[in-house]
Amino acid sequence: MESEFMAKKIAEQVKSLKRGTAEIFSEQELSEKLAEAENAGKQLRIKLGLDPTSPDIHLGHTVVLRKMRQFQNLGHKAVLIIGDYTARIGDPSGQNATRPMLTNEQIRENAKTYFKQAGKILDTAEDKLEIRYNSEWLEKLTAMEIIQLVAKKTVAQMLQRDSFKKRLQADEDVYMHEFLYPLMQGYDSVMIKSDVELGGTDQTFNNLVGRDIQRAYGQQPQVVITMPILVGLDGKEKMSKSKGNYIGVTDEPNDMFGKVMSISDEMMENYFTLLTDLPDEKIAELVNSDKTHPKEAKVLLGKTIVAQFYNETAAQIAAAEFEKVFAKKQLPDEIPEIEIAAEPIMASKLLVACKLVSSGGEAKRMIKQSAVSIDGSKVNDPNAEITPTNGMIIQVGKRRFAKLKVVN
RNA sequence: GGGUCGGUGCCCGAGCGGCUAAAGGGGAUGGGCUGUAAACCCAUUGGCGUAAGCCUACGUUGGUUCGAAUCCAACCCGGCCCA
Repeated sequence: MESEFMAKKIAEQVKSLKRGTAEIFSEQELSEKLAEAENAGKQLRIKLGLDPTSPDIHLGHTVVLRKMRQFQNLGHKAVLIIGDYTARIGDPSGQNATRPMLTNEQIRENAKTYFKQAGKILDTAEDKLEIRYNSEWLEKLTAMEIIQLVAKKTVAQMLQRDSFKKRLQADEDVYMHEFLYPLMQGYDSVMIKSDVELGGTDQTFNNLVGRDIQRAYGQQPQVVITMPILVGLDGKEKMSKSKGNYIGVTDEPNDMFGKVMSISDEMMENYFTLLTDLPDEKIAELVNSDKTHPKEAKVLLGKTIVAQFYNETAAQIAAAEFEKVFAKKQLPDEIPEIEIAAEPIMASKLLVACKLVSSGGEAKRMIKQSAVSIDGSKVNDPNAEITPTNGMIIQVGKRRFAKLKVVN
């Protein structure tokens, strides 16, 4: 009777952990590990490797972090590994390599920022979170030990990796040391006795190598769970800071909400699945335009996401503000105030002074395209003399505002 | 090491002595339509200047020319072929 109850419980856990994942290697092993932990009253150790070169996290990173949180909620332990040592090698998955070398302080600094932001998603309780730097063990390896590690895999096995294969076929360089990267990550798994490793689908190869390495060192191989890569705001490329198509976890609520509203309808399902906890059936209803108006669904998506990083109230306010400014075309509640002298000033220069545009040329262009209004009326002459008054509102396009404050 | 082709604006890519701030496309931005969706249409897309105009820009540095992204030399970087 009791074991039947257990089986059911584990099946439920697997089902919920499976939600949103790309692949699990393997589901069978996962349920075994879960059952074992349950029986022994032990925590599973869930590994996540971090790249300490970019501390700011965006919603793309949160996909994996959210999965980690799920494990924590089931009582397991998140083990975050800062790849401070591996970062010095250079990551081969970064297509065009050349990552900057970081000093130890920079790495610690970045890690600090990272944890502060990741803490919005992870449970930071001491028994649920462990943080390790991989230099702790990698630094100590002797040449002999490294050779022994490298000897665990064959060249053919390493060439399974897509990015290696493609680059070789394209006659591009593949450096010897790049082979070391997955092996060392695998060694990390051995050192922390990882039970499960999480990662994006771009890490599949590396994480699977971890399984082989663990076996080679006499450990039970970790389960590898990969999460889909979140598409960026442009709907094409993966979300990344450098491409500017991201929503940062530290973005202001209004910004965050607005960015969500700008995604295309087709992307909603993906975002709902990967960024919220709504059940699949509910999501299916939301993205069915016969049942729910797409805008309504998107508003819900925006609110849900904002509420995750701030709170329900902030989400409501952001949504209301959005309606006000974009749907009803009224002024936002908060407009940055710019101090300016009382003398008359040419319209184009005024825009530059308010930092609404980046150059005089752009200012003139905007004015000619009738994108500019002052106190609600369009300005069409870039050379028009404007006499600043207190509280004068300057607007460029739909979303750039400034309020003047006259000073002498 | 030898040969050969190439490095142009945010990206791709044309230009190959003056008419070139540099075709075309992508992207981005603004306007229209709308739900800050998609699709579509129009426009803009180096800086300064009210303007005339000036300055900066075609890998780097020099040179030839009244005049160079365009010709020459050296150098740096990348592709391909041979060794």
